[in-house]
Amino acid sequence: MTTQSMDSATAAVTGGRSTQGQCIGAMPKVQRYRTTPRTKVTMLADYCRTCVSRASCPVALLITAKSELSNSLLLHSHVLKKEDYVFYVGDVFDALYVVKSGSIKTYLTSETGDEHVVTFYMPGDVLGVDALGRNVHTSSAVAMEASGVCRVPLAQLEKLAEHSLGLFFRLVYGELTRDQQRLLMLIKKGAESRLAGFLIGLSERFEARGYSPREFNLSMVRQDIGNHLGMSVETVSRLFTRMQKDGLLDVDRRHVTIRDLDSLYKLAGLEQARG
Amino acid sequence: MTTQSMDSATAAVTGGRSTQGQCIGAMPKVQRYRTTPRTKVTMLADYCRTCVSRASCPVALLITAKSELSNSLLLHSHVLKKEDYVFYVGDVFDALYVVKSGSIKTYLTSETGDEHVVTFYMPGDVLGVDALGRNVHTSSAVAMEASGVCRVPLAQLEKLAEHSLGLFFRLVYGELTRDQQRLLMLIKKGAESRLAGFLIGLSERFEARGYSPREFNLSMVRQDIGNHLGMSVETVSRLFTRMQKDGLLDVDRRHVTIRDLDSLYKLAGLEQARG
DNA sequence: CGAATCCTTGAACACCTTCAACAGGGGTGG
DNA sequence: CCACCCCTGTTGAAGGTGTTCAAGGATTCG
Repeated sequence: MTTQSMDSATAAVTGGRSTQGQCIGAMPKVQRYRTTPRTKVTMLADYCRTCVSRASCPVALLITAKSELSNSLLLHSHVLKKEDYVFYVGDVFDALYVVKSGSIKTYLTSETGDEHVVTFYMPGDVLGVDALGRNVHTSSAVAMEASGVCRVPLAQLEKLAEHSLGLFFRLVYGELTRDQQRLLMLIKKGAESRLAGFLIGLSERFEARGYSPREFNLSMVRQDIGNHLGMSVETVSRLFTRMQKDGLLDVDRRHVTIRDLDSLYKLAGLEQARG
Repeated sequence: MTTQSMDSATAAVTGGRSTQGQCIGAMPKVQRYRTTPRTKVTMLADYCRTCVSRASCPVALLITAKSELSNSLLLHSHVLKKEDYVFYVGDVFDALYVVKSGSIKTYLTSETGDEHVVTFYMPGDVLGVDALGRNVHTSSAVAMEASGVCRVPLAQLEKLAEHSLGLFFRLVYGELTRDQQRLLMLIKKGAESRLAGFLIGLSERFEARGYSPREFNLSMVRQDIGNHLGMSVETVSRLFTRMQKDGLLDVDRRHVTIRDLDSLYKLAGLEQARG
């Protein structure tokens, strides 16, 4: 198992159909920034414990650990087409979502209208944490490819909270730490280090999910990478070319093969966790 | 009341003495990045409800609202000299701290040793939230001037959590949102917009605390501003000069007088909240 | 096959950094 | 009290990094 993308898992939950640009969450309550059509997507009854990404999903782990939860909690899967929205900024918060397959990105929309890609979510990641403190989402979440998510409604969430308050703190804390680390990186490092750090982050997340840390497919376009890392598409492209020249990695469109992980870590100014 | 700094409030809690470079928190458990001497600082028994910054302190507000809490919770004030630490990165988490007077900064230390100033805390702000999800602090907190903080130990914290879980989410969420907003700003805007945004942020926070939003003293040096905003000291200095030339504000060392708040908002690419 | 999107590459330019020098203030010690 | 020193802040000049503008190639999809 060397080459793979998260796409492979998608087939497992595909079964319902949905049309382009749909949204799972509640209907809009405040100003919209996007005008993608929104309707309810097909729902697929499913227990969380059948989740393919269970091993790296904190919610699934908690449910599995507590037998009283695993029998009482009925969660539903949703099938998303590319470009479908999970929620929009301003939506009332009524559920968290666990990514089961595919990949989701969230972005902020500033007052001046420009967007910033905040996070890329992989299977096992929990989506919607941004709204925990208030009751509206502060970011929008959209599928970058055909994806599946598992909806954890507010009511079920409260059931979970009774059993493990720490879960929520870990979730929110995880986002907080990640943001702060990225902030540090964006401020202190040059573009090449930032891209190297980004690739390493992906690599480690793939590895944590049982995939190869050295060969994977990017689920996002150059535009999103640049936006996320605060650089232009052209710079992303040039850096990939330079890194390839330097023998750090091979890039063919979305397909990345890391040749020299050590140097990549060094370039990012990070320490390698592995022995 | 036009000109003031947070210093004025400091006198209210000064009464104990402490020597340079002390730290309130627990003794170090992991690697230290700083070698400032650490001993317990003088403690000043005090009820939170006597806090000068109570109006803008979520903890104080909660305690005041719940009569059963206001009688059972005994919190202690700590007096910090300039450069005293509240906690170090790696310290075990055993309390949150509410800033009562003065000003505190927190910074991250990266693997390569360089530091990044994450947040400047004013009276009423809650410190130490970074450790809520784990049990160690991920940042260090140091007083930028003589300051007073109110310690809220873990045990008391749990008492508070029973009454209002939302409090914690608001706290953590606040940090999350602020970080994300700053991230967006750092990535999308140029240096001048970033500095303008920073000043507006300060202005709004001063105003929320009953001080003039147009005239205040910076509690941090240029170095810290630059570090926080991801630019060099020289750039900060040059931008202040330029803004002064453009009639946006007057700067005399730490003293800032905003002349044209509207233009400053425009420069930052923000919308003015006021009518 | 054409259209649209994505990606790459080149050249000029803008922004910010770095290096260097200096001015002013505040604190300390003689 | 004054001289000194260190820290903070300012300003100038040169240089680098990344952006913008422009054009062309590659891939996908209807």
